[in-house]
Amino acid sequence: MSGLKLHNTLSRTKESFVPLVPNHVRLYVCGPTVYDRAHIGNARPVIVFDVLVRLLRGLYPRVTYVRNITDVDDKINAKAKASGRPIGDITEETTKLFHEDMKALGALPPDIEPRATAHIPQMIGMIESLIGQGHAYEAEGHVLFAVPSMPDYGKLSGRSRDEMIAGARVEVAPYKKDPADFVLWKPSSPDQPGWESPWGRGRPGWHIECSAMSREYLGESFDIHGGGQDLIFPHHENEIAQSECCNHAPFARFWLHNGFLKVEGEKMSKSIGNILSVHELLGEAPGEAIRFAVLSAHYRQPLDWTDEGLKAAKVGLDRLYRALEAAPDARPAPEAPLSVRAALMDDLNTPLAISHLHELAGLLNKATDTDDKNRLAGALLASGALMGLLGANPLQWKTGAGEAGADKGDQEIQALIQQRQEAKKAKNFKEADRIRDELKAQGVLLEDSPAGTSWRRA
RNA sequence: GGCGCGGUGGCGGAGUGGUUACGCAGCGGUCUGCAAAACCGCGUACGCCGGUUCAAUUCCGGCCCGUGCCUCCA
Repeated sequence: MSGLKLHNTLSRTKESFVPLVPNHVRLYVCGPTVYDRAHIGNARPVIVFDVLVRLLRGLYPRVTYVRNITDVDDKINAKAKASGRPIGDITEETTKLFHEDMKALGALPPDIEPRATAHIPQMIGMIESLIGQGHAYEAEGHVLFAVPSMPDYGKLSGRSRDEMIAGARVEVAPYKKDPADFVLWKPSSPDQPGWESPWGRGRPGWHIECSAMSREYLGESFDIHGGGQDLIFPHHENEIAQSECCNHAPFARFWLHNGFLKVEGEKMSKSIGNILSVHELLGEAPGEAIRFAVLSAHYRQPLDWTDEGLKAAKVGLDRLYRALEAAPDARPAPEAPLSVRAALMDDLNTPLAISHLHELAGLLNKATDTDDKNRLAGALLASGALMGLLGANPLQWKTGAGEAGADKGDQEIQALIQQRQEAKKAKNFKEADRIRDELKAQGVLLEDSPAGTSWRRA
């Protein structure tokens, strides 16, 4: 009993988390479809579940974190057709860029990152089993899951089959026996990627890959399945249907879903043209500030992504790092303070945890004794680490060292600071202030102290 | 039409049946050549209307507004 509580979409309530196998937590998170660079909406689940995994690793001796790569999909096919590039090139490059972007956001890689195209035989095996058990049928080269064959279909999204049919937007393909049936396997034309199967050359439907790969690496029943809120229906609902009908075992026990984000008050969409890529944002702010901004709202709440919010995140981190400057030799404490752990264990309340970070920074700023400073800084560092924050060197943080293009000009800044020191020594304050204003106009802020003058970037 | 989520001080954003969230911004002060940073002080917020209660922002009901999903969008 760890005290961890998580909101389970299945029950729509917060539940105490206990792993199925003591001391081994198994979780699966839906990863990206690799057809385009990750946008900030893709980054939210990666960051949120990264915090969850960090927390779980501190609570349990063993954690297996699986996050898939979807590298067979009609959006990929469309992109290949439009660009004339081979599919393998597109998926490989996009995967590489995804890894780079997520690393820049401080997200640790998952333990296992299976690719859909490497698990086609497992998918075919599951589909055959479903057909054999009367849960699926072949029609015009397609294989469809027979939704009426599963009495409790709809338990995750909370909708009955009738309600779904009542939805006006359902387009019923002629080969479906029931309007709610969904595709497990579909035929490929010669120009589309395809694999030989008992039903001819074709490719998998969207949902079956997660059922097959989670079973491969985590077993029939495991602890946590996560993803964006939009995946609740149909993706996760259909995963449950496939897995439970095939395996006759409960699938994931806890379902976690992060809320959506908007951009400057508007829905992020291609038609509005306001899709913000992580890559683009990394040009405006450090990855850690982007991460901090994401964690500033609770993961289940909607998050309105704004330029102002990103700047505020940077300022918030500035304050925390500045506090750490007072204890340059501090090492992270073995464990984060109870206040921070308790906040995170209460369904990942990162905004509350961040408020405790600020409280620690305030105490650290007030501390005069070196031991107190080291102790508080150690607590702050351990707390930050739990959320993937505050891992940088405080002095490098303030000068923006390591960021693109940030290092050039450092020499000039030092030279101007030296000139100003001389002016100050000569009591020529007018000249000293002029230099300070000149640097300020370049986004360089000076701070005098008994130890000398230091500078930071705004 | 169906299912769901949300409306908190200037802004962001937690939380709670009665006592400070926290951060940013703002105002006053300490410090400083002046600043910056830091520290100290200052804000009587909880969509509307009813109900329950000694007491509701927090529970219940209704309403208004915003918003997400409803077959491949995280």
